[in-house]
Amino acid sequence: MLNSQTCPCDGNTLDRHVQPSILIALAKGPLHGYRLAGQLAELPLGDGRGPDMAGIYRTLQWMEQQGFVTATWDTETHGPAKKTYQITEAGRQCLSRWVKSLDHYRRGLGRLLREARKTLEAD
Amino acid sequence: MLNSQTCPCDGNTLDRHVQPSILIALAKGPLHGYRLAGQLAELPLGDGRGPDMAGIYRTLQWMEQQGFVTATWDTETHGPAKKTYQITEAGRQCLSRWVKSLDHYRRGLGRLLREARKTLEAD
DNA sequence: CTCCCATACATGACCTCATCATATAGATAG
DNA sequence: CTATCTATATGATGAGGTCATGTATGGGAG
Repeated sequence: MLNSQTCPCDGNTLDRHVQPSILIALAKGPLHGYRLAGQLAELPLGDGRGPDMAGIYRTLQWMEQQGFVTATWDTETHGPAKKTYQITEAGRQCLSRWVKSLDHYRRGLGRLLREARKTLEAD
Repeated sequence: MLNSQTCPCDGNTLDRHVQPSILIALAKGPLHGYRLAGQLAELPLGDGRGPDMAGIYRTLQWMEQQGFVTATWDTETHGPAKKTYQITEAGRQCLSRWVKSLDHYRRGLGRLLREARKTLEAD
């Protein structure tokens, strides 16, 4: 927001919520990072573009540390080595906390929007 | 997310959207920063606590630069000097763009949440 | 009278989340 | 041979936000 010509009101700085998105994708089945990126692009958030690879890989590493996912190297299948991630029980619990938090947040956003529309109409 | 014991899934890192909140508050009438902070605490987002003063003052300065608000010093009324902000037409337009962006974002969140609940229930 | 506290504005340091740029390397098509 | 897709990874940077601290006014308690 410091030097920007573009105002954040255009929505391009709104969070993509990489972490919960990854957890959702992994809750459906094991995946490696690159494929996961493809899945995330099709998820509702992120306007078809999906979060950056850098963020995905770093988040996966962090989630592995936290015990939310486990990783195994797949050198069998053709192509470069793939690191396949699988969600754990702790990961599922984390996801269900995310659902609570995001739902609460979304309700707040809804109330904020009603407030905004009300004040905008009153002119 | 680097060293944290607390997982962001608890929701304490979700944006408070300082900028649109300020615009909403100012759309109702002129205010100075300190009073504004009080208003923001009562707005839906921010779980009663409201955004930090530092963020508010800096955002106000930035919005003045952008022409979304105008400021006048009030040294008449008792107490320390107050900088009173008033929303401009450009500010109202910015707010209405925020409404569009946030609404879009909120819909995305809704779809994401449905997706998450579906995958969580399917176990 | 002095000290504390509420009011009021402001800035430096820092954290989190995300993206951009770049590096590596295996496999495959032209 | 080289361009491209697949696949993982890291350094630099930016945006948005909080914490800590510094300034100053003015009223009330002791």
